Amino acid sequence: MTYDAQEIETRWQKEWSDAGVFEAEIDESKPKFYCLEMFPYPSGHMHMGHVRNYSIGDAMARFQRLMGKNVLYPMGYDSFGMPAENAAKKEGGHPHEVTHSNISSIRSDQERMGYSYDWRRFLATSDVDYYRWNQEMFLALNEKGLVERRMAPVNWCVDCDTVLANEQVKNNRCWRCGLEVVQRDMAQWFVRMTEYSDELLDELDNISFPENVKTMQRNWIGRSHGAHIDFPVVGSDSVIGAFTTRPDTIFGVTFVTLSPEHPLCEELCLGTEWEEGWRNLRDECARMSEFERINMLKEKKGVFLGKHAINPMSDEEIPIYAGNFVVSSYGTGAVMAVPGHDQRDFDFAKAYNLEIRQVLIEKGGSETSSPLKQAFEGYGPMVNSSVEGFDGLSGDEAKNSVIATLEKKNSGHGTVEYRLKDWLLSRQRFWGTPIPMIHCESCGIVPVPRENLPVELPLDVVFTEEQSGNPLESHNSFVQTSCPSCDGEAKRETDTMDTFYDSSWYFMRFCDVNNESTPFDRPAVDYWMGGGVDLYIGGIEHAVMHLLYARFFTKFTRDAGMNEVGEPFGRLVCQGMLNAPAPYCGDCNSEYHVDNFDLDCPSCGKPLSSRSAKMSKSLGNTVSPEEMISRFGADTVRLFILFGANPEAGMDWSDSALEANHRQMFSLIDGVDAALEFSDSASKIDDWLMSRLRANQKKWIEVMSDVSLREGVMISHFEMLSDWNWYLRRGGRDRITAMSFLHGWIPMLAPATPHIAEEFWKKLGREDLLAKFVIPVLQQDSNDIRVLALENYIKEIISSGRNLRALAERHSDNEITRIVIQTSPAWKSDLASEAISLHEAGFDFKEKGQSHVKSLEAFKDESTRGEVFQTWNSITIGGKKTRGRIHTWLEGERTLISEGINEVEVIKENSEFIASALEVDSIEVHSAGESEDVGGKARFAFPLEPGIAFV
RNA sequence: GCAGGGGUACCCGAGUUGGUCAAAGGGGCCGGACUUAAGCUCCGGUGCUUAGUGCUUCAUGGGUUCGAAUCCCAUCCCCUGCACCA
Repeated sequence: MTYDAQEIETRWQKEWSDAGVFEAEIDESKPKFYCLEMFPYPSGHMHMGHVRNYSIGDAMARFQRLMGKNVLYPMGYDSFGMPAENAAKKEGGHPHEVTHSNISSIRSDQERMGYSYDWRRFLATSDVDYYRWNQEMFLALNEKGLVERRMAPVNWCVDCDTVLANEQVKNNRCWRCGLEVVQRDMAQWFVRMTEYSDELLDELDNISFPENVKTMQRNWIGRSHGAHIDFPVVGSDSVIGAFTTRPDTIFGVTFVTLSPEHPLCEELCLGTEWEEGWRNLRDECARMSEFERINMLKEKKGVFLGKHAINPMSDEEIPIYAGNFVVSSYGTGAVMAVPGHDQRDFDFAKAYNLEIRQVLIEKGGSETSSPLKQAFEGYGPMVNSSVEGFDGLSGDEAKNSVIATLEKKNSGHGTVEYRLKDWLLSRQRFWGTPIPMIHCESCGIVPVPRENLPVELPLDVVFTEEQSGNPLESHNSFVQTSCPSCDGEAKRETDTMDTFYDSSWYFMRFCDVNNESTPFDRPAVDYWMGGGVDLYIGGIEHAVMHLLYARFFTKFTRDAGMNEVGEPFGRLVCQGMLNAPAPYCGDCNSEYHVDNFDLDCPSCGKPLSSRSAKMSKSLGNTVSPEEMISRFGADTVRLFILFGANPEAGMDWSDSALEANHRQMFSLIDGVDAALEFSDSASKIDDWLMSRLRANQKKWIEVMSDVSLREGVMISHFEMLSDWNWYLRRGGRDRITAMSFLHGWIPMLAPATPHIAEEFWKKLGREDLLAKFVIPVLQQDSNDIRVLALENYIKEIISSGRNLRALAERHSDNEITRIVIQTSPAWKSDLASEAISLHEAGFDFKEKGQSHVKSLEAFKDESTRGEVFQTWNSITIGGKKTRGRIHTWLEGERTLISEGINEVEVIKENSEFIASALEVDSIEVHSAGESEDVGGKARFAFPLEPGIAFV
């Protein structure tokens, strides 16, 4: 058959679509499987990263359908966001048009790949019938007290002209544009995600995310147990609250450090000689760039603020400093400094000549009188406590007893701090969900009543390149409104929502996507989301952003009674990076654009080598999916992607590997074609083929269920083809056998290469669609192990015969025309068989093994004693331990031996095939001792390893 | 610095409850058979050696063991994330 991938693929895509085979409905009679990929931002065309993501998902969706599951496999677009807005400004259009033309382009790319989405469930978050539910749920959040508008120092990105959530700042840079963020004080909308901090953290123990994702989330939430301690300021009513995880070091506090932005700083030093120093420090910290800050980290810098505070435990007066290393946003922005037991405080104390006091000693150690060389940060018994009753306590006991005392004195309490902050939701951008709130002069901030939703984005907005800020602000008919509560003049909120809000619940909308009265009906969500999304595939880059927001949102909707589950995702698979070669300089450790191949390093001038690097526009090492599809077809691209590496592993793009996979397609086609000319001519090898099918199907289902797609494809597209070719070589030509084999095999080709599989299916004469087919799971036959082992025995004889033939030719002057095979002597087979049954019965060979065989004739004969041991079990020969053969036999081989296989008969039955495979005219076969030993080769014979001599 | 994951032959990659491991499978490369031809199929080679063996190998160095890619300890290197978080 000629292989016209374009024709075959588009034809079947149309048939599938016409038949609606991928449309899923609730069906309580079937187990469900919700297969989901992180939906894309529609930026023009599909790139290879998408192809990998969706090829994995589609293979799993198709596999689960074959296994009889009711599969929900939807696709949508995360279509709000800045790129569309920027494109609109550049081209003078409206983001709505830009977005929709991008969506249709990427959708047609996806369709061309043959992904089996239920397109009726299509959604785009920028469509009003999606984002109106964002608004409705925002009102619900508000009613639950989870929305808050407050002034806060926020991360501002000048380039994007908007604020960013903490999760969206990476290395002090905007996650999207890479520009450094600056701090601004602004009134902003927050979602109080921190209400769920504990559950978000604790539930990580019960969900099956990859370990690195869990770790990232744990670090991000950053729960620390400790104490809040109040340090009253001497001569003032003010109190400095400090958070510490180490209340057991309270007696070592020798000063207090505030962050330079701390509101008390000004109050403490205003109008004093210390004020100027503090202002300088604060300004310096505020304008520090990231680069400077990293350098500054090494140097602890601070100023005295002119006042003292009182340690509530010891009543000591200690100086108050402002220090550059204290972070204003964590804890209270104030630190009780314990230089003896905290390295940063130690460095600071050294720099400013402050007292360093040791109040803990190492367990079992003795009190040191000499000055500490560095802080001791471990745990140990308290010493030098200025109050009775603490010395000698250590660890949790010490902490608890300090906390108890503080609580009694009303000077502090045990508490928990989190690194996690509330979710800063508002954005000063146009292309997002309008926050449904109204500002009224007299009533304050009033939510838009539900019946007035949606608050729609106006379409009559003109975007120009010079424009800065949010065009909603100047859109009068949008802004001007009336107050829902007093009916007076009021203004709409012009901030829009972070787009991560859109993606925090889309997986629930997919369950009931066309619902026009609520975000989703509970029965639909409870059916599809039961146990969470069964398989969620996407990039690791969302480990703390999207995946954390979505988990929070699901907990909120659960508590609002909208759904049952509290964790949205069951199995999460983070696909690995897609790499391609890029020019690389080892000396400079940097990668360059592909234009630099064969050139010298632009920075050091040495010749560039090549190494594999993440596909990216900046390196220019991307590969266009469209080009690959048009050259090789979607099936080849899918096969390459799935076979190139397991989903989680990184994978290197390789043109030659892609071509090899294309050749594999031809091999498959040729293999299937061969079967169609068969007639009814049964032979022994038929049984073997069917046994292989059963064994392969079992293994395949096992690995595919575990998302080990590489292994799955290895079986379905490589091993089974090899089996098929072996069947043909062995003279298999039976139509009935071939038909049952192909009926078992072809469906297994469908997850990775669905189009060619469907084409094969039709060639079999099937009139139903393979896409609708459910695989009958085959029962293993009790004979399978024996049948497979016997064939393997023949393969082994041929394979060792081949190896030996080459050697024999070197040593023989005559032309080789025949071989003599001598099987193992009967006593070895008997002994082996006995050893196997004893081994299975748990016989202790080390203890009693030797005495057991000593009565054997072969043991008494010096020349065969070694062979006794080899056949028997592990034993010492010549001072060197060897293993008995029993340990190297597989299950099938042990079966053959215990059942007393007649090797001579088996070889005779197959002598013609063996002879042709080994290119000799004839084969003689004897059991050892039956005739003269040709060249003494029989002594190499063991059960299942006959001696072979070429003559 | 902290945390998580890694380092297996030319490359990718399996193997990690110790013995079935000179180490699956694939790719590449070299050579051969079949074929008008290839896109097929088949065979050989791809650490050194060899009538069926022996030697040296799984980042490095030690250790446990009759026996280690696999277990333990230390070291080096790579990736990812967080980072003065009190």
